[in-house]
Amino acid sequence: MPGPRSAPFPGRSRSAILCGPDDPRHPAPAFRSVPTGPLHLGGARTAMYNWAAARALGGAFLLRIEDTDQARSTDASLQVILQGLRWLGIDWDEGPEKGGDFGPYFQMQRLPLYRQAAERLLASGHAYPCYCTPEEIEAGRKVLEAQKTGFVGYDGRCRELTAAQRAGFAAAGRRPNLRFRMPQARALQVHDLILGDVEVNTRDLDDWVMLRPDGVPLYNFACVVDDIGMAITHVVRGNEHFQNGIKQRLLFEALDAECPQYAHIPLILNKEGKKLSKRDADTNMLDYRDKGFPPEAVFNYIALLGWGFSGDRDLFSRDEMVAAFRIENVGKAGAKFDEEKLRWMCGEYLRRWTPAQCLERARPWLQAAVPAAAFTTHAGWLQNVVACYQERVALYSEFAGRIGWLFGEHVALDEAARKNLGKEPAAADWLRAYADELAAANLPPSYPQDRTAADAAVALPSKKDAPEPACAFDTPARIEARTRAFTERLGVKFGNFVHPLRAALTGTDKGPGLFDVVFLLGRQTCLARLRAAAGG
RNA sequence: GUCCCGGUCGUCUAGUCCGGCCAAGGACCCCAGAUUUUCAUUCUGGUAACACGGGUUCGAAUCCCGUCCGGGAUACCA
Repeated sequence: MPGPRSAPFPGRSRSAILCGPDDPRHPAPAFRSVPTGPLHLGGARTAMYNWAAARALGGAFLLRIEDTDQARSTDASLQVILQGLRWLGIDWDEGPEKGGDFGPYFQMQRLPLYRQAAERLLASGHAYPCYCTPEEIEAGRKVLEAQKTGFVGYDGRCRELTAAQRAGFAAAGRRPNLRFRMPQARALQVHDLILGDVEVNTRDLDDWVMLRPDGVPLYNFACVVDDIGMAITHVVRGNEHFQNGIKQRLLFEALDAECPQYAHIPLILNKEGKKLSKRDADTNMLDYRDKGFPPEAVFNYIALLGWGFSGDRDLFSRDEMVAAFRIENVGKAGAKFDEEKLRWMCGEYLRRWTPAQCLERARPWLQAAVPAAAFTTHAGWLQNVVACYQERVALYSEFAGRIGWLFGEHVALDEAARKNLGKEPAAADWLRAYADELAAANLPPSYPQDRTAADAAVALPSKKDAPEPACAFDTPARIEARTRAFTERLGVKFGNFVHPLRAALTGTDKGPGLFDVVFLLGRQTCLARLRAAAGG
């Protein structure tokens, strides 16, 4: 996707900055990720809004890795973040493992660019060396605090150092940080795509550190140099960066560069209403993947935390979001994460897939309950099994715990099943008779025998008014008709018969329609379980 | 402390810019009922909110002011 985005630093020299109004940039929102931990909910949403903005604008979506916090950045974290984004379906046009014309996309590989910009700022007087030790800075802050003037921060004691004083510090072996010289008490009105017009005053901000003595830049500085270098047009980020945005605007100005459009989105809150942090449980994207959440649902749900497709519709696809997305429509208020609604949404998505699709997606978790060979020898049967549970579970991981009763000759009875068997004194007799009845029927064979013909012909779960499929074996509908006739002959109410029958067959009191159960279990298993329940 | 932002059902939100169509709509949750061989799905109905106080106006959830509450920032983290 080549665009008219022009390189502000052609050939990476620092000679020219070319992103003025006459040089329309290709929309290029960027998600900046810090590889110091997993991709969490908030980060994922921020990435998503950047992504959606880029796609909606027809621009490029960049992924930049801000790894200047060397003590905490790890390659493992980077991999986890990349996987998390991909799992959600958020793909980037430029960035790690992808490249692009505006790289490198790792800040630690861009050190010379920061150095160049720093020299330029030093020469123009927008930056100055600060020789203060952490202790001196802290002491200055304490004084300001005691004065109760309001402002608390760096007191600017190195702001107007003479050349001699600087030489003195240098001679004493002090290595300076580079600070940005903030305009003093300048009122400015800034426009934010989400917050609207906001008035701020630079007197509430201090001279901030841009570059460490070792040449590693700090966030605000690296960010601006890279936004210029990568011709970033839109910055969508968490609201906690709003003040940084002010500092950054001033730096763009000092560098004669055009500032991107900022959109500061509200934070995702935890149950206590506080900023969701990496320390809050269950915020790692890959945990959701591993727990069997459909990524489409997680994507949809996270998007909904602050943005809506329309007033009366909660469910939408990635494509629909891109078509309708406008960053200005993201809300201003923080949103609490609601696991219940996410879960509901998971169920909604899970029910949309065909049984074959669902089986495929659930397979990693199903393997705990289903013999490996069954996936090839009994694909049709497994599809029917999965289909019977699609309306009963919300996560891919939940099938495995429900379908154990389908395997093995016999089944263990849970408490509810025992109760249902014991309620009717004649249950054993009924079941024995019913076993004989089924023996005379034409049930499909039981797993692990080949029953392909049966499963190919009948699609479960059975629906009320569905046409009767052509099948060489008895279908659920025929089994039901036969069973109703049987109970009539026996003189037992159908409603009373059904409970012990289910208990004997499945070992529990929940599950698919009873005759789907009989069909799924097949002849041998049904007979074995009925006779076992009847006491042999 | 100071600066900035926010505040509609328990939760996510529509409506707020351009005041009347809002005795506030949708969704999740919850409750009741229908269907039914269980559970679930589905369907129907229900409970539930404009933070508070002043203005402006014929009329305010919507505009203005104040208060309260909540959050964020105030790093040689991002």
